[in-house]
Amino acid sequence: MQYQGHYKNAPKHYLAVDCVIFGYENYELKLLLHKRPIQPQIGGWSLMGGFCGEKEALETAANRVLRQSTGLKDIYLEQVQAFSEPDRDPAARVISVAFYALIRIDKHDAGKVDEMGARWCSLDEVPELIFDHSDIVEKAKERLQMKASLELVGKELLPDEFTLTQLRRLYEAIYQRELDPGNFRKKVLGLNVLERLNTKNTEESKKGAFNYRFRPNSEELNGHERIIKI
Amino acid sequence: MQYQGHYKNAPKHYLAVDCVIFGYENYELKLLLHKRPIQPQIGGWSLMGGFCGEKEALETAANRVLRQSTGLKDIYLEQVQAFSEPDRDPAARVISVAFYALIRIDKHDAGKVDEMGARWCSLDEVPELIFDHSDIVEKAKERLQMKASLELVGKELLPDEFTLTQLRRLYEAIYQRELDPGNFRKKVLGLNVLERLNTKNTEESKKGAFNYRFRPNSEELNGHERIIKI
DNA sequence: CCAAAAGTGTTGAGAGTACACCCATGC
DNA sequence: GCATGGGTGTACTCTCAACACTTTTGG
Repeated sequence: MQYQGHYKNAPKHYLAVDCVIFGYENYELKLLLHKRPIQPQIGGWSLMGGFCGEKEALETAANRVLRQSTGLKDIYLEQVQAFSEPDRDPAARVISVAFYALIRIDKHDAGKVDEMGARWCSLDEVPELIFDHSDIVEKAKERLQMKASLELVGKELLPDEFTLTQLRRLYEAIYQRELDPGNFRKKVLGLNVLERLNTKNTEESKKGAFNYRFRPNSEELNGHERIIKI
Repeated sequence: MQYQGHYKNAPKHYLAVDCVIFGYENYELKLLLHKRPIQPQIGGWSLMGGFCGEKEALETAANRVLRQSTGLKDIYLEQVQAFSEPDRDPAARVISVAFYALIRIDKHDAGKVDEMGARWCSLDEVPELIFDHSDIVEKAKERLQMKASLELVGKELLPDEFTLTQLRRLYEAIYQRELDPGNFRKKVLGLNVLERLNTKNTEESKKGAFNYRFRPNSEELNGHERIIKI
């Protein structure tokens, strides 16, 4: 710390992370929200968040928040951006760095969620959120759409085995529009990252649909192929 | 500030902005760098940066840094992301939020640049940078490529009037590969955001090429059309 | 049998690519 | 004349979107 003197006139700031936690259930994309337990705006719907520790990377802080609220480790996390309007939090000047996370709802710890007073909300009916959290959700959604258009998402949101219809419904939830079943199937299989299993899922159709899984060591897509035109 | 008590146990952090300033000159994309005037790593090549003020939005801080180093106001700026590895700056724990800026080199204040000990470096031959600034440049470049593929950039980097060849060369510099002149021309004109002027530029060819400019109030592209497949 | 999802095939429109080709002009 | 960039046209390929059609099976 021998040089810190050069910085000592610089102001210091509260620094928080806010996590937009996406999950997929019942053909819907959902968001994990909770009622803010502290002032200001106590009781208002809020993203999961927390302060960044003294010597903690923001990514680490976001992972900590996720573990606390879902019990999960090793979650897929991506930084969205920093939100720094001076008055975004009326109580104090807090800069927040937003992340989005993709969660398998079937795997998460429902107990932890209850304990935090949290709830999964359908993305179509997100309640009014505190501060600028609605803006944060909007940006996170854009980023997720961008990611899903550049590579096949699903590993993080679906069970290990899934049908192509389930995958298509996930994409329909992400883009909030319908996709042609036949064309989606051809496009996705052409990417060569899925592997058909010999088992069938008969829960969602009479005929039964083959299960697929992500090929274990597929070297992902070549470059920047688009899955879905957006 | 009546609620600030809830936050008082949270640590406070130094918060900086670092600007990746892109300019275009002599068929090359360039970066404005300077020799760091303070310890640590005094004299090392560095991005333009500064601390975020007490009540200042990060975007405002970045604009301030830009004005100080180029004399320009109202610059195109986009946030890249926050960099927060605890040891990224060996002197103190500083979180940095990176921005990239697009500058018209012909318009900027060369005097200010000199005064700051700054230099325009070709993007192909960026020297070794301090801290994690090379990572920051890499991310900024990706973001610029993404932006340029989604909408026609140039307003921010080229003179008011320019030829299609100049625009193509800019894109070649951004993507670091050659583009077919005929195809580029057709694609770009099809976007309907350029307006042909009656003047010609004869400096770069014997025949002379028509000047174009961005149509004053064109409502940009429809959705997410791709200019260049990347 | 019927409805509904699974899965395959066909077709046409449009975009991207790789060129060939003429034009204008400074040297 | 010829090299160079400006500018246009063409032809092939590929992808995407729309939709027809067959399969399977529970009710």
